[in-house]
Amino acid sequence: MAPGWEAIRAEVMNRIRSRVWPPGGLIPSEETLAAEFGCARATVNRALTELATAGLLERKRKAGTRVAALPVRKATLDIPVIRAEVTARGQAYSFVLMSRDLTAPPTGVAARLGLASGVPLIHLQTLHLAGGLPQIFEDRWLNPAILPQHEPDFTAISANEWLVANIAFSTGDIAFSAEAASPAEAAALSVSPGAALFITERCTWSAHAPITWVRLAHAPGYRLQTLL
Amino acid sequence: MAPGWEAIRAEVMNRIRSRVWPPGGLIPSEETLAAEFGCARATVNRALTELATAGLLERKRKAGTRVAALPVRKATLDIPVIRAEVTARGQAYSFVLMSRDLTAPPTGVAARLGLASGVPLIHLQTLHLAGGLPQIFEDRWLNPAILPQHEPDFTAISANEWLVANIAFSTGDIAFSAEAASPAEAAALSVSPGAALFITERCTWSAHAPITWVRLAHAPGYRLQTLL
DNA sequence: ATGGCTATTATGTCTATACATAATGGCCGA
DNA sequence: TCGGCCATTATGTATAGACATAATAGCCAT
Repeated sequence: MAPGWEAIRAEVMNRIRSRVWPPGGLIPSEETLAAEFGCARATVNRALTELATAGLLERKRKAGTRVAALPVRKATLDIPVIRAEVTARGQAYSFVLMSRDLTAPPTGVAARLGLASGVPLIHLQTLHLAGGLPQIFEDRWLNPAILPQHEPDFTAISANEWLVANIAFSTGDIAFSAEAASPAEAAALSVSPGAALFITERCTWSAHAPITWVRLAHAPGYRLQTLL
Repeated sequence: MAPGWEAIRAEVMNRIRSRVWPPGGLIPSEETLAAEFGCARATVNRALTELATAGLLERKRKAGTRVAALPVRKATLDIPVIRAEVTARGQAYSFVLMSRDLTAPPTGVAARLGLASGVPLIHLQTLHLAGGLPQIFEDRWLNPAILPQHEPDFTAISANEWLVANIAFSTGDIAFSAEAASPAEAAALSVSPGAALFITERCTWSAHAPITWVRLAHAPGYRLQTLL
């Protein structure tokens, strides 16, 4: 007679799906539901809060809780470290640092990082391989101000892994798109120029300084997948 | 003296970022932290539970809570209804149903929906336009068993919108990839064949029956974007 | 009418306590 | 030494009660 919060979440989801509580409709108050289910209000709250963060319910103080009219589905993606992604598939991971220099980035990159254009950044181009085959071409701009005195040896540890292990991260954004392979990318990934590549573009900041901008061009066949 | 759970979450994040608690390291128990912060254990629990679902912490009974060694970042994407996405950009939305028939789907589609190949499904091809320009080419297979007696008029309401408004949904998955435009897609979106297109592929089931498989080919320039 | 104040109400959060559950580590016996 | 049982321990969940906060709805005075 005292269902757990997961049971309540399931029951509420049923009532939403079966339209006992129609989209946009107001559902009973936490107290009412607690009485109905025979549990404490906190338990109902736990369940409803979860469903609200999942986008199925909209809650407002005093106004009550209503079923979301347009259920904007939220999918959560895992953004793994490349090495982990490759080894999880049972393939051998390796990478090659193809170039490293210190120059001013394109204005687009500087702008997205919030830096004045003209400020020199470390530019790294890395090819990531899975089982010896090219998998991802990485184009990275890195703020030298966040590095220690002795710059890490990025031929030994990939910039990605060094950063996740050593740099405090606070915010960032990520974007996915499809683009035709540039000649450089085509050569690195051994595909024909113009091939459709899946692109991941990421930008990260620590509390005060920009850290890095990175663009990953995935070899054809790459799929980013998740459950709804 | 009694910080809220959000304050505690922030403080814990600080200690993780500043490496007071290093990656892979064990952090103090809930009780210890509650004593330190001067609040109840439930409050600490609320904060740590959140950080665990966000992927920053790993918690195991008895073993305690440790900072995630490989912080698999989780990005949450909003999957909006196409109309909402377009009108949110201030553009006029419209769509054209280009074809509708009832045939057996390709084996790949049948397999992903968990149907025997040979079962006929409704096949809809729709072009979505934003401000009169082609935006998304939709290729959808729909299980007729889940439709009411009178099939909705999919020239008047898009299948997508009819489904979110009328069909109970339980599980599904979604995948993103990049593919070269097929001749049909190229013609519909008025791009050259072979152009790099961003592809969204979605599969949904209700409690017992498969609902639909849909593939969206986005016009060049499309970006799927989110905060980390 | 209309503007602003106030009482009401549902959610948001916190506390203290209790018991459940999972996993570890050590004890004990074969 | 090895295996299995059990106590310990940290998290997971539930409880009743309390106060905070936001937003509505109605009232009142202009």
